Parts: sequence; structure tokens; C-alpha cells
Amino acid sequence: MEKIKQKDINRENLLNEGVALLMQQGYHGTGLKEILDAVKIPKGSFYNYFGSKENFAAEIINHYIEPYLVQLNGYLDESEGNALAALNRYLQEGIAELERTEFKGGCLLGNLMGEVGDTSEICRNALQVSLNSYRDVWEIGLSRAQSEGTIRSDKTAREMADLWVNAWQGALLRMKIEQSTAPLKQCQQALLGDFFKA
Amino acid sequence: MEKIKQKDINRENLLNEGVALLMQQGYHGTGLKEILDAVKIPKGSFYNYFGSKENFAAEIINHYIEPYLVQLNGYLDESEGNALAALNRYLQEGIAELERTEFKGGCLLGNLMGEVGDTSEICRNALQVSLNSYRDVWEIGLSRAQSEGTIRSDKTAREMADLWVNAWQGALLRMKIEQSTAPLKQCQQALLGDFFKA
DNA sequence: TAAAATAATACGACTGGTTGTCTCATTTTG
DNA sequence: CAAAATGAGACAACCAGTCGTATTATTTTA
Repeated sequence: MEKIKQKDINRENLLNEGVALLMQQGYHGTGLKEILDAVKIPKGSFYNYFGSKENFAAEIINHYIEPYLVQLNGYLDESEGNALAALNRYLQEGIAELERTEFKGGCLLGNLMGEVGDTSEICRNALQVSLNSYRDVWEIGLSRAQSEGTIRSDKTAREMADLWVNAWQGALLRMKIEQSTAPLKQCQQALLGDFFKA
Repeated sequence: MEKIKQKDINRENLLNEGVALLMQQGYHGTGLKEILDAVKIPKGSFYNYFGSKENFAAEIINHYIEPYLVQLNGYLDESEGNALAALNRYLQEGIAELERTEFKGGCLLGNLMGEVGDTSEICRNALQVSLNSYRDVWEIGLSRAQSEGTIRSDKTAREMADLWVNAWQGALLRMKIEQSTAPLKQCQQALLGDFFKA
């Protein structure tokens, strides 16, 4: 079974397009037709792949967060000895990307938590899993920074990771309505550059 | 011109119902018909009052935030001499209310920032104004707490108010997907009870 | 003050278009 | 050949918004 199946390519294309469109227009604001047309896949195939829009959205959520986990883990692995620097570098890269795309979208998790967090059980579960795994990576990074002495140790890494994820979500929302990455930079500076400092 | 106009009653009813439904189902997830049926007002009247769904949403945003401003200002005015206690009491009341309504909705501003923050210019403006005025009230409260010596003064009240609003938005989103007010309590404790302490 | 003219508002059937979902004949695959 | 995948379209429900008419208020006229 070496062959790359067309089905998997189609699925992947649908998920990529789904991430892009749901990010900017939300769940109810994006019709299946729009996604289908963009990747030229008929409806019948879609329902064969995903079963429903709701399931599709749940898969999109998983698909969305994975690259971020990989990237952050990558930065942490590279910079042996300075986890805090790795976290800051990761953020800097993310902020630069958001400036490139003119603040469009923000964070799919945040947007969908607000929109369907209490109407779709399936999405709610997917969001919970994804957000927790993202928080966990931050916990690891902060924990390492603690043992390196750059982050204060009178609070648990878990506690700070939770606070960080919350504040960052809020900052991303404010970025969208202020059309500026200033809230992000301010958030980074206030927490990583001050409150969390050893 | 003492007479209470039916038009104003209808507008008020529409706004109240609009707040309730948009909170739980979002902008695109809520049809006008649903709102109209709930308050028994015909389509034509709606378009006389508001012109479009988008304008209606912008008015809903204003209508939503006002009571919170009044309430927080009220707590601050009452408790002369202990602004920090007033802030905590305000939060405690809000958390209790969210538990009563079983975490449904969360914050309309947060939800709409994510959903239409970068697709509707009109809503974006309304959100910006509302969120800023909410942040301003927190700034006043924190500033008073600083002069009372309960909150640290090496950071500006504005900076802390911004961080607070961001973190609280994030905590509200996580409340929705975790179906628990634990994130809210944790957020309150971490910032007001620790990082912001004098 | 009474009647007429004018303006403002109320109303809901209707429009053109889109939604998510499903069906089914055809094609592809193992 | 049987099973799975495909693709085009059918489907009813719903969407935001419009428009001509009916009703009610307000102003003008006599």
C-alpha cells in the first residue's frame, strides 16, 4: 500500500481550505459550497469523507493546531539552554506572520470557541483537546525556563501556561478589532517580559 | 411629548432579544426571523428601525455592554476606600450569574470579535468602542486601588487593565468549552490575587 | 374646530439566492 | 464481480432584504 490515494489528497485539500475559510468567516459564515468550489470537489465526495459539516469542523480544528505544536516544539528543541528565548522567538515569528496577513483570522480556536463552543458538542470536544495540548507545550517550555532560572518558580508552570493562553487569546481578539499587533506585543512584554520573570 | 412611543418599546425588545440570541448562537447562527418571532414584530418594522442586520448587531453591541459599565461603576462608587474589593465583588457576582446560566454565551463582545471582527467594519467599530470603555472602567478601578496601596504601582493601571481584559476574555472562552467557571476563578486569583498585588 | 392633506410607520407576502443534507446512477477499484 | 468512491443534481428549509399597501399621526387648511 505505497500508493498515495486521491482520497487522502482531497481530504487534505478540503481541510486546508477549510482552515483558511473558517478562520476568516467563521463556521456559520462559511458555506460548504464555497469550500467545495475552491478545491473543486463535489458534495457527494465531501459527505463520503466527513459525514457532516460539524464533523468536518472538528477535523479542521485538529488539522489547524498541529503545525503550531510542531513549530513551538521545534523552537524549544533547538535552543538548548534557553527555553524563554525559544518562546519569545516563536511569538515573534507568529506576530510577523499575522502582520503579513494583515491581522486576518487571528486564532481559529479562539474564534470557534466563541461561535460554536456552546452549540456544537463535537466541536467543543475538539476545541478542548486542541487547546489543552497547546497549553501543555507552553507548560513544558515555561517549566524548562524555570529550571534555567529565567522564569519565576513560586508559581507553577501550569498556572502560568493557562494564564498565558488566556491572555494571548484575548490579545488576538483585540488585534482583530484594532487592526494592529500592538496588543500582542504588549501581552508578550507584560507576561513573558515582566510578570513571569524570575 | 411625554408619550412613550411603541416604536421605542419595540426597539428595546428587539435589542434585548438580540443580545440573548446572538450571545448563544452568534451573528451568522441567528436568523432575523428567530428574533422577530420571539418579540412578535414583523420584518418590515425591523427594517424601519435598524436598516440592516449589520447595523442591528452594532446597536446590540452597545446595548449589551452598558449594564456592565453601570454595575462596575456602581460597585466602585459604593465601596469607598477599597477599590480592589469592589473589583473582586463585581467579578464574584458575574461568575455566580454565569454559573446560574450554565456557562451559556460567555461574553458577547468576545464572541463577536472572533466571528465578525474582520468581516464587518460597522461591528468592528462598535466592538472597539465598547471594549475600550469597559477597559477604561477597569483602569479607573485599578488606578484607585493603586493609590489605596492594594495594587502595585510599578506598572500603569492602563497596562494592567489591558492585560486583565485580555486574560478575562480568554478565560471566558475556556469556560465555554470546559463547561466550568474554574478558568474564571483561576484568572481572577492569578491576576487580582497575585500578579497585580502590591 | 372640523375636514382635508400629508407624512410616518406598520405590515407580511414575496424575491432571488443559499444553506446543509441526501439520493442514485455511474465509475473506479481490489 | 462485489464493494467502495464519485459526481451531479434534487431537496426542503432558510436566509437577508424589498415593496406595495394599509394603518395611524401629524400638520395644514378653511
